[in-house]
Amino acid sequence: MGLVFLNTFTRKKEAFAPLEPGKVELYTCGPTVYDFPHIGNYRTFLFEDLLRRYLKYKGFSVVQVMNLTDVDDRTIAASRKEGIPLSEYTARYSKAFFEDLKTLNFDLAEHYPAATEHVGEMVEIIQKLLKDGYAYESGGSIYYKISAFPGYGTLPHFKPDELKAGARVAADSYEKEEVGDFALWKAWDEKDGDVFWETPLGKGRPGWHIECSAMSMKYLGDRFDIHTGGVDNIFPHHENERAQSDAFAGHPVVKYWLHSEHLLVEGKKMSKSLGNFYTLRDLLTKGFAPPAIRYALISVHYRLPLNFTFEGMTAARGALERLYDFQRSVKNAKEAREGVEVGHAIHKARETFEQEMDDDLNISGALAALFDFVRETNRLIISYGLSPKDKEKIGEFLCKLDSVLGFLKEPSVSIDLQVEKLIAQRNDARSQKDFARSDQLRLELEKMGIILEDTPQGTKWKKRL
RNA sequence: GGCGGCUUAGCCAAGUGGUAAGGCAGAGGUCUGCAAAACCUCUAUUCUCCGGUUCGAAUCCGGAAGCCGCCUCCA
Repeated sequence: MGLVFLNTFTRKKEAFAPLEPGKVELYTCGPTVYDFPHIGNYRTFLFEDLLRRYLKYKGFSVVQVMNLTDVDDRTIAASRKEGIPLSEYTARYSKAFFEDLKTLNFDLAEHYPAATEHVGEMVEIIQKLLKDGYAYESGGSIYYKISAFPGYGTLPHFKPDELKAGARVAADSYEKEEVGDFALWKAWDEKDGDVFWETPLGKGRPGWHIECSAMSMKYLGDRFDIHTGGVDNIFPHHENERAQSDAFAGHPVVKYWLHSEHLLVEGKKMSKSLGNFYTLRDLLTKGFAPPAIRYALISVHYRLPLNFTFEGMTAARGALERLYDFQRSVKNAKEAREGVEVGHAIHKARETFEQEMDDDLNISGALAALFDFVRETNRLIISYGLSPKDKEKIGEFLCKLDSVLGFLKEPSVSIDLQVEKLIAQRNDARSQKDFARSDQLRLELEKMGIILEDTPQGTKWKKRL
């Protein structure tokens, strides 16, 4: 069985076959750079990172585009409130975003286009939509006419007339022919301040959805393989984007739609008013290590709501410590003659890992394969030790898995002189069998986050994650 | 009101007809000066509940309850 994804468009698991063999074109909806992204954003971005990494693991060459939304109601309002230019405002949060990507060990996408740099492309699409009868002008703005697009509502599984019964109705609906119609181009108004473009469409700014149509087609062409985002984007954003792109191209543009579920915090939707709203930086401040955060956000299947809790963070930390301890055990294992067992264990683990990941990125099964491998290998280490060749094979295997997981490399830590001295003092105390003193020093170090292990090869230390 | 999803041990979670993976936490043991790590053993006769289909169901069907999401700019 090969790679299978659940396609939101069909609601079915489908065998993955890229348009061009060996190559995958991937469009992933990126952040609106108006604030520090929260861990829910990163849950989705990490799902996309896992997807990208696994596609590469499978041997595909991947071209990924992640857009940066740097003009919309929120960015305009926030920059005006601060009294600084929009570009200066969004640059601040773009920078923070890329810092976070580095912190969480993202495998970077090929393109991170910004909306404000693609207004020309957006205008071109809108002009064609106008010409082809998919759009109309009203009050200086331009709207997409959803009734002109057959199959509108297929992605979110709505019928257009069901939208009218919806609870919320846009405030400016009087300008539109139908409530479901949405803005492609927004005429300038006072609230926009100095944020506008003078274009053949008039003075104004683009609507939200059009940027993704423009940037996806610019970098990936008018047919590409996978489009992803959070479930909240299914409607309206992705459906509207689909309506625009497909009408423009004259055929379906996206082959597979994948959506990740949201993250909850302590069982509740994350919100600033509930005080359960966390950015990546908040978690770092609380002392959680980046790989543990990555583990926690990636280890629940992307189509399941992830209930983020501090208990869960602690569990993630524990699991990772086991993986790091294992790698140390491998390194320090006593020398043994080469056997076939390690080869078998690796083979089995790899098969299971791939089989699980092939099934719509079943990360739980894939991680179980890894942990089974850890236990099996630990047994071998206890009974026999490892040959240098086996150590090498294990290292290569873990490295291969880490090209997908991205959290297996323990962050390098250095200890300061004081800690080094305490460890030396404790060793002295131990060699003189002054165990009271030795235990006291060990406790002291533990409070500093340094864990000691007395092994036949001497005392080893590690830093708590 | 409409549409959709979820409910498996203290917590997270895999498992889509054949008798409950894995992780964290916990208990006991081996090892250790004591620990830590590791290993071994144990921790759900049972999968929200009630019916049904079947030789057999966590898995399929029907019903109920609870939680959650979307229904026009929130990943």
